[in-house]
Amino acid sequence: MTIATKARRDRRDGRSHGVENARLRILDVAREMFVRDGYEATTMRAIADRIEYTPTAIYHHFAGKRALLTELCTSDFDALAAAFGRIGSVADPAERLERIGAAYVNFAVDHPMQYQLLFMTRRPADDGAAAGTSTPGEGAYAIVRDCCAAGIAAGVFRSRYDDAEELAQICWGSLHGIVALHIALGDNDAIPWRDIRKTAARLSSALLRGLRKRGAGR
Amino acid sequence: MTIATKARRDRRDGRSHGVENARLRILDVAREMFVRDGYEATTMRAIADRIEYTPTAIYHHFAGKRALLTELCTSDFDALAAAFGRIGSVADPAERLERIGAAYVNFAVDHPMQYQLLFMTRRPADDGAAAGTSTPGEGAYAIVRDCCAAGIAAGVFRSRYDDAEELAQICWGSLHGIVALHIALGDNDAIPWRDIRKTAARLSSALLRGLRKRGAGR
DNA sequence: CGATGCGACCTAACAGTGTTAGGTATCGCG
DNA sequence: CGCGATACCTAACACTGTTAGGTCGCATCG
Repeated sequence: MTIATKARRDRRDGRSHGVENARLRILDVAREMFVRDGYEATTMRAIADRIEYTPTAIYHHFAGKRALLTELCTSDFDALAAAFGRIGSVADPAERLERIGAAYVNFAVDHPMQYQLLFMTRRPADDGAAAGTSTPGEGAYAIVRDCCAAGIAAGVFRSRYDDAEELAQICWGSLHGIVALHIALGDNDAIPWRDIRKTAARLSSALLRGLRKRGAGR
Repeated sequence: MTIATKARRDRRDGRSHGVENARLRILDVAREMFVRDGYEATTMRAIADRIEYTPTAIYHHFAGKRALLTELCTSDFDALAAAFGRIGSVADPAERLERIGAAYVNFAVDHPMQYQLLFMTRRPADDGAAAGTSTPGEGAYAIVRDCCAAGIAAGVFRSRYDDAEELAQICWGSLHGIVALHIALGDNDAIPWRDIRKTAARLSSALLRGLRKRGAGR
């Protein structure tokens, strides 16, 4: 009896993790391994082994390895949009900015692969498929910029910070740096990394204190 | 006549780019291809083709592909260290921090390829071979951290910012984000990028104002 | 001068990668 | 019962980094 038939019988006998959700099991395993070992380091064969399939079985459910990643990205990206939506309306634009930043960092920590794909890889000129579609990150940028503009209009920032674009790039960039460093160099044990969420929160707080008009805010 | 002997004769006849600098030519080509196509995407065979060698010739000069990357990183890092050394000594640690930041951003702008190689590519985990050797960037991090520690000791920061590591990661991370975004997404025309040096300077200034004790500093 | 050693480079091959072509068993349905 | 579709398999492709072992040319030394 081959390994294949053994696995098949095992699955029929109830050892399978589900009935017809091989697709989902592939995705689950792929996500875990992508995040833990990195995209390049995880092999199709390793994914297949974990679910007791042969590598080619994956190709019956997905176009290829890259398709696994993009499927995971698009599906998980909804989490960022949802998190931004959950912020609701906070009166003070600066405080709203701080909450948006926290949600942004949470997304990056929970979905590092997706974050890397969205914001850390030089976009390789989309294969002409859908050139008009904007990357998900642009929507996030617009939200931050509008929030900055609202803050400028409300007069909560020092007068020298009157450019919403520049302000948005300062806020976005500073938080991006914290999470990007963790994702790129987090394995480097020579640097005693602090908790990323806490570090990001303290950065946000300090930065906003420096941006605010003296005496403004809580 | 085999391809090998042809290439060898060509080199002997003066078509070579140097006499005994095969090592350097390998490094030059590798750096260019790593930066342009990414580390994983460039193959040893492609590097070898560009210098008209066979892939195995590279292994006579370097231990392997990874050794190419680390050698490039350490050599390029000297430029950053030199820039830091040129800062000299400024009395106020916070202001020194600001100047270090400016030098850091200048390095990133002037050497975007090297910057990407050093800080934006997820480095394969060191396999204990030479665990004692520091990876590039650690030296720069140490400089920033020591400067933060000096600032804490001098009492220029708010009392809640008493962790030099955390402070260093805040300062480094925020500036890294600005330049990393430009390098990764600078081509995205949907975002009206502001001048990177100016944006970074204003971020530094705002952040340090938020970190400083009230009334401290200029 | 001839032998020797050695460094630089080569050919051939290894195990492992993503992926594809084509075969086989199983299931639902007529 | 037959039959198509589905789900999965085996075998193989072209590619990757890397290694073992051979070849060539040159400097050195007896």
